Amino acid sequence: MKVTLKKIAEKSNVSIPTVCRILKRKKNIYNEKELRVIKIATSLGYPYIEYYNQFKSAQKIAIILKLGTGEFYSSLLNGFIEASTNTNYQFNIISIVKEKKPVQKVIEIVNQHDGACIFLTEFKEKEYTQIKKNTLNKPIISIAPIPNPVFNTITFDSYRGGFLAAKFYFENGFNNVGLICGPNDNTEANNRKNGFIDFVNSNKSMNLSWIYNGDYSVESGHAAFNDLIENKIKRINLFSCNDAMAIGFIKEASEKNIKIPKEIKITGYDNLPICVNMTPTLSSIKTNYKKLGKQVIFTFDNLSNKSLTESTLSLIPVELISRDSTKKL
Amino acid sequence: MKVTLKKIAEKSNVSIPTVCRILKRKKNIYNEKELRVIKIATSLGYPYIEYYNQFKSAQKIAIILKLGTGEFYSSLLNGFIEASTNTNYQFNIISIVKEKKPVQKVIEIVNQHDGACIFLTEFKEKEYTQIKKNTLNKPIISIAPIPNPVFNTITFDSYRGGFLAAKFYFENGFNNVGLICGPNDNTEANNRKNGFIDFVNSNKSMNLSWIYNGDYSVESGHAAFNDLIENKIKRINLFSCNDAMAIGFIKEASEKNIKIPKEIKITGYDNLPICVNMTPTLSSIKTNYKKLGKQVIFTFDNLSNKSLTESTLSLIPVELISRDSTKKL
DNA sequence: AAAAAAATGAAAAAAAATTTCATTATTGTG
DNA sequence: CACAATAATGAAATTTTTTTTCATTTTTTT
Repeated sequence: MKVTLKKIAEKSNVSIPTVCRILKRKKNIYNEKELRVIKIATSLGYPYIEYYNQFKSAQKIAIILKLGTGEFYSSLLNGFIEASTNTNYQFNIISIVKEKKPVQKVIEIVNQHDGACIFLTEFKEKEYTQIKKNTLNKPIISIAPIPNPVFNTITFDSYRGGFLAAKFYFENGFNNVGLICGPNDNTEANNRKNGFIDFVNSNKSMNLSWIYNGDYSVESGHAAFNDLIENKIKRINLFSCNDAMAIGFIKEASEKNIKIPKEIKITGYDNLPICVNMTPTLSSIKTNYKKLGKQVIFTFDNLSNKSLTESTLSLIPVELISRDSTKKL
Repeated sequence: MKVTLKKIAEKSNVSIPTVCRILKRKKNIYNEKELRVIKIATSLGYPYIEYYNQFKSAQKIAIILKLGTGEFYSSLLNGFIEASTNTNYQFNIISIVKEKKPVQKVIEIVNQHDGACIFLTEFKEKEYTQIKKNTLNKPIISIAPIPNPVFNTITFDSYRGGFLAAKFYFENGFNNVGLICGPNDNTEANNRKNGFIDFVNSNKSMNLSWIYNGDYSVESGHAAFNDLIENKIKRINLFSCNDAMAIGFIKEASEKNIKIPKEIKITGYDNLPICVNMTPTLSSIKTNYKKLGKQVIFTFDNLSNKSLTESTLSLIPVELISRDSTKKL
């Protein structure tokens, strides 16, 4: 049922014209009666209330992801928030976990914002297409890569990250290498892996002697170490597809008294703040989330100006930060 | 200027009755023309569009905080998100940093949500009062303690946390203790400190021989260690008011070859996931954020049912998780 | 206490939304 | 392909809602 001035007037014990005047007049200071009427109008859901216009400002963009524990999420979100300061955009972070109808939920969220930035690695072309169809013309950017992007996608050049890790080992003469992969249905994790493998395969002097299929968790880092030991592999230079697995690996190695970087070298991926607070400090591929956020904002600006129909894929460069865990001894 | 059906009709090249019918009829499937009209109506800001009603569901609660890097924020937010699954609440996380008018911004955010949960340690009574005045009757909960709460406040029993840390040292005969404090304008950090100090002072056998004023950062953990060494203090049992400072302390100690827990024992606060992945594993005060989130949701339920005017203070219990960093050798 | 200013609500006017109904377009059926 | 049935459309009429006018009451100022 539509909310009318009549209903508000009845509830607030003033006449309709008075309600009308209170709701449509812009003022700096509202007295008690005015606030009471505004309150009633708000609670009933009346849409034309000038009072709230004084608050309307920034473009509200939803960042939709599946939040977890660990530094990764803080770093990601913090980069975005930093990128949004002093811009006309306000990021609202919304996590969807264990949602029965995640696609429906995303559609709902997008429709309640001015745009959205989606980071849901389990979504594929089908889900994105459904979202596109049901969200009218809201600007949407994905920051999780999929093989055939439906939306503009801005993500890190993961392939280059893996490539750089392998290149570093090659240039330092660490030719016997190994790999701890992430979840194999995760496009980004696969890109990291492929960059590493492709570099190794293109250099005859290098030798990929061990691969472990992890799942990005610290625990799979423990398991990776134990698998390595079971296979009696001693001197190897590893690329872990994220920092969490590298942290798990190092923890387990330190307990079993295997020296890093003396016996095993390892490079992580994400360059989490903890990298510099570990012993040894962890070499890692640095992904600058503020840069990513800035690019996202830049793209939003362009999307709202023109209506681009093609979904481009932008890759933000990454860099290798070399620390003690890959030190030449 | 108010948006009318007439304007929408003009823009979309159909008659007013057609626009009326498209916007007010609830349907499961919308054809292309209908979506075009809805799109135009949306972009103009017309308020009565049935299409969007299919998406309206959960209560939207803003979690307003000052996001930073580090595991603490992921753990906090993740606990809240977990607590909200399968409830009628959807948490939108909004970070305000470097905002010129933070109070005004908070008011704006609160007015665009169905309620808010504020975690801004720099806000005091004055700021909260201003927010209360300008946000009509939206339910608001604070999760940052201040001496004289304006809103319902739900927070961890920080005093008890510090108390438990001291009690643990006492019960294990570790009577020479020291303290690394957090920012001294932060009520929660002060509570942690006071709990520790009060227990120590009430036990004649205990001796508080060193206090360092940190600021919750990893770097101040480094500085704390160096201060301890400068003061030539050797065997001491420390309580760090958060994990980050303890992590910094341990990193510095490991570089300077001071053995933990042999020479120095240390307890952190927050029980971040990294605690179990460090060497040595870090003893810490566990704060269960899911529990906190559940209590917040419970309070929202009560706030919307009755209109409580008093602002109660609920303290969620904490517990000490003892690990290698305080092991008896 | 009187004058000026502001606020109020009944009634009128204007504007906007909705329904009616005749016409047109589309779909289904033999 | 013709023809009936159904659905969609917009002009006009009707209803509903909002806004303005204006006389009266209340509040503020002097």
